Amino acid sequence: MDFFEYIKQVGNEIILEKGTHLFRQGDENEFLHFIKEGTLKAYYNNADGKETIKSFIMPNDIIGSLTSAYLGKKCSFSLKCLSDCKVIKFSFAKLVIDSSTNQQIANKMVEFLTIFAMKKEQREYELLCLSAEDRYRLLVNDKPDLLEMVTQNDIAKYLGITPVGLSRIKNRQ
Amino acid sequence: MDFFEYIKQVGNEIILEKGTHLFRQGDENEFLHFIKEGTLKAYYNNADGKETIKSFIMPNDIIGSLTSAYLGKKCSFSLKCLSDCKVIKFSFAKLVIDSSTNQQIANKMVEFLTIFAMKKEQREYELLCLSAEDRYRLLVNDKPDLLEMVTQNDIAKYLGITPVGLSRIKNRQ
DNA sequence: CCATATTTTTAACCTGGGTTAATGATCGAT
DNA sequence: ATCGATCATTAACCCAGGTTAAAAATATGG
Repeated sequence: MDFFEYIKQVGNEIILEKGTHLFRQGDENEFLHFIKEGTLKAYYNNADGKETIKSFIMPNDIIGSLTSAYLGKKCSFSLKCLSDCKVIKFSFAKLVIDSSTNQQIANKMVEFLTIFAMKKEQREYELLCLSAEDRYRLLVNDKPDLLEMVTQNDIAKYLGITPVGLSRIKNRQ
Repeated sequence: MDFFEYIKQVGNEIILEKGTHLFRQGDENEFLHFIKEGTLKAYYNNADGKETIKSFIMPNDIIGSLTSAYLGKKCSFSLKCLSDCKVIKFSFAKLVIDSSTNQQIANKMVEFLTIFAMKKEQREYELLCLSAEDRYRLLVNDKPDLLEMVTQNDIAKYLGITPVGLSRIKNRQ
C-alpha cells in the first residue's frame, strides 16, 4: 500500500483555524501530523520566557514530537497553526507496529526518517557553524518564498535572534 | 537476523591509528561505521578556517555521512580517530536495499533512525535555545565522562565557542 | 629525563547581537 | 473608516564571547 493511502486510512482528517495549537510544550502527544493545507510553526518557550522557532511546516510535511510519540515523554515544543490548516493525524506507535509487519510501510519509514535526519543535520550545521547574518543570507537564498509567508518576527525567532537583531542585519549591506 | 550479526556479516573490520581520518570533508563516502573500540570526532572545517565539532563518537555508535551515503553527495564533515580505533564499515546503500526485503533489518533501521533523529533534535534545541554557558553546564551534567576523554579545546569546538571562551566560562562561578 | 608540542589560562581590546523603549507602519475586526 | 493590536525600524547602551598574543601548565616522544 502507498504511504499516503496508509495515512489516509489509519488517520483522522482535522480542520484547524489559524492560531490553534495541535499540542503544547509539556503535553503528551503520540501523533504525527501530515499537513494537507496551511503553514505551522514548531516552537520552544525558553526558560527566560522568550520564544524560538524550531521549524516551519508546509503542505506535504509530516510533523510531530518524536520524543513524545516514540518514548512517551512530554513534548519539548509547541505546534501552532499560522494559517487555517487541514491535517491528517495518525499514531506514530501504530505506524511503527504496522511497519514491523508491512515491508512497504517500513521502506517508506526508512526513507522518511533518513530525509528527516538529514534535514536536522543541516540545521545543526547552520546553528553550529554560521553567524546569524550568514544564516539569514542562506535562508534568503534557499527559501525566498518562506520570507513572504511568515512575519519577520518569526524569521528572527527561527534564526535564533531577536526581531531587533534581524532588522539590523537586513539593513546592513 | 540480529542487526549486529548483519553488520558483522556484510561489513569489514578495520583497525585505525589515532589521528587517522575515515573520510574528509569533500570526499564521497558511502559507508556507515560501527565503532567497536575508540573515540572519534566528526568535525567541520568552516569557511573562516576554524574548526567546529559536530559530534563525538563512542563505542557502539554508528557514524557516517548520510548525505553522502544516501544522496551520493560529498561529505560535509570529516571523521577522525581521537584514539586507536576498531570499526566495522558497511555500505549504507546495501543496508537500505537489504532492509527493503528483510523485515527484521528494516525494523532495526527504523529504530536506529528514530533514535538518531531524536539526538539531532536535542542538539538543535541546545544550539537554538541555550547560551554557550548553559550548553557547557548541561554537558557537565549529562556527559561528565566525555570531559575526561577529550581535550577542552575540542569541548569548546563542540559547544560552538573558542577554547578561550570556554576557559572563561569555566572560571566563572 | 629532557625538549618540544600541545593545551589551558590570562589579559586587553573588539564586535555582533541583546535589551529597552519609542516611533511608525500594517493588519484585522467591527 | 477607525481603533487596537501586531509588526518593523531606530537609537542608546550593554554584555557574552571573539581575537590576538603571551605566559603557564601538561603531555609526549625520543
